[in-house]
Amino acid sequence: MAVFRLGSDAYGMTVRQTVAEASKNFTSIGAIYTTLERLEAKGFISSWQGEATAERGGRAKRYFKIEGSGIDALREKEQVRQNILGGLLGGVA
Amino acid sequence: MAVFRLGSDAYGMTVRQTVAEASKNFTSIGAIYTTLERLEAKGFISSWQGEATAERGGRAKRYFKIEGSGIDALREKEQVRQNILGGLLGGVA
DNA sequence: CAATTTTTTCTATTTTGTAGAATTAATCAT
DNA sequence: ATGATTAATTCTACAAAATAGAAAAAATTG
Repeated sequence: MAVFRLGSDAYGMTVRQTVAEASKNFTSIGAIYTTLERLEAKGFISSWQGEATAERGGRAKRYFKIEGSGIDALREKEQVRQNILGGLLGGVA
Repeated sequence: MAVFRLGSDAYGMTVRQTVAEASKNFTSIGAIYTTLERLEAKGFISSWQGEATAERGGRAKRYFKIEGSGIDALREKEQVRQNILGGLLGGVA
């Protein structure tokens, strides 16, 4: 979800930040990367090396982007939720 | 989700059916029960033995019901999704 | 080139997911 | 009342995913 949301600025650290902000739940950096790797292995996302020109030093970024099948998977997941819960949980808050 | 949705008719077999219909995904009966047991161990759901009076023979049912913390967990999960995706996926289909 | 910084990799463990055979407990028919 | 049938749950074992945190890598800066 975070890779999708982040668009062209998705890489390990921003994904971690997005997840942390959205979930109030500490997530280790290792957890983020292994998940990204598994999603890539399944073809849901893809990655490539960013250029080395960073502003302040530090290793080059590895960018991620969601693939069509990844979007399909998100849609399907949402569909299942909708099928079971519908509006039962209360669409408000 | 299925236990919540099924209300007073939630037990192993109906949960399985609900999941199967909602997800077009085969799920073994063993998978259903171990999941129910783990959710109960966490206090998200609770269970009790149904009366023995079935209509057609067969073992008595073990009913499940969602607890407050289970509903909270569902809400929180939905909140995370909303925080990250919002309407990005397209609320239509 | 050493210090610093940003980011990714690696390794190991716990938790979840999954399947399917076996078992249990009930009713029905003879 | 007992064997057949039925509906449901338990049990056992393995595969996959989640998680953490230390280590390593690769870049810039003084």
